[in-house]
Amino acid sequence: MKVATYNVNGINGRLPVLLRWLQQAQPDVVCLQELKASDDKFPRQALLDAGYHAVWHGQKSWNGVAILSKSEHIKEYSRGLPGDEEDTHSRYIEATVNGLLICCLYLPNGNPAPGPKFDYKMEWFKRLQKRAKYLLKLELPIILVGDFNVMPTELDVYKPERWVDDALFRPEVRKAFKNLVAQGWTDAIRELHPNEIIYTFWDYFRNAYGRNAGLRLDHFLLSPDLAKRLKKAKVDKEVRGWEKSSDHAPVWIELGK
DNA sequence: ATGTCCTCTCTTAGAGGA
Repeated sequence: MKVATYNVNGINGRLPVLLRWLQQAQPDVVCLQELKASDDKFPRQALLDAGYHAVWHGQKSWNGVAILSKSEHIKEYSRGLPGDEEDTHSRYIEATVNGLLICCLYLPNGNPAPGPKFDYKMEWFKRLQKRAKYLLKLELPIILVGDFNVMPTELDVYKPERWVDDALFRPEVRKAFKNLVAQGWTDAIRELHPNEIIYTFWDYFRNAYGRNAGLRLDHFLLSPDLAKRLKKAKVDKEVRGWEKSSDHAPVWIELGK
């Protein structure tokens, strides 16, 4: 089973790129972030025509997450991250697909830091930790997947010294990610490629992709039983080089039986 | 400071976000 994540940076502006990649990569499940579209603007029919059923949690202009599935047996489990009634951002959705619980997330960017946006990021992280801890107790096969807006270690960022004060790399953010993983999750990419430089995002600025000045922001966290089924993990890096591409590349893992 | 690209609107330029 192939499970992918892709921050599309505007699903309608990016639809040709998304469809081309889906056709080529044929993932079974795909988590999307940054739809930048309200629920009624979600391209449901185009994705159905491409062979994908979907659940989505949209929002006008910003954020928005979705889970696509080749199997029609996709069922929304919950939407919105619990713990803050006031939180209006669409950043979290869960669905079951053939017995697997997929949790698709778009963690806040948090810049500029310090400031209210950074505080929101850290609060969101706390709520995610709480939700993740609860989910682990269910003893289901679970994937927490998406754009975490965190580079977990220095290996995950080109020129780490330039990023130490950034909301994506500040020590407290890395610590929050580490604490989350320590609950019992497995960072799929690092499990299979512990020492390799792997990026999933390249800024639009300054030819970042051409210089491979990237960041690793998109992660798969696997529950313990699922970690045993992990076979392969890869970034479809070439997609970032396509015309009208997102600033992220699609990332995927292969799970065995 | 800058660079780029997306979306939306008090829209064809500028603002906000990343």
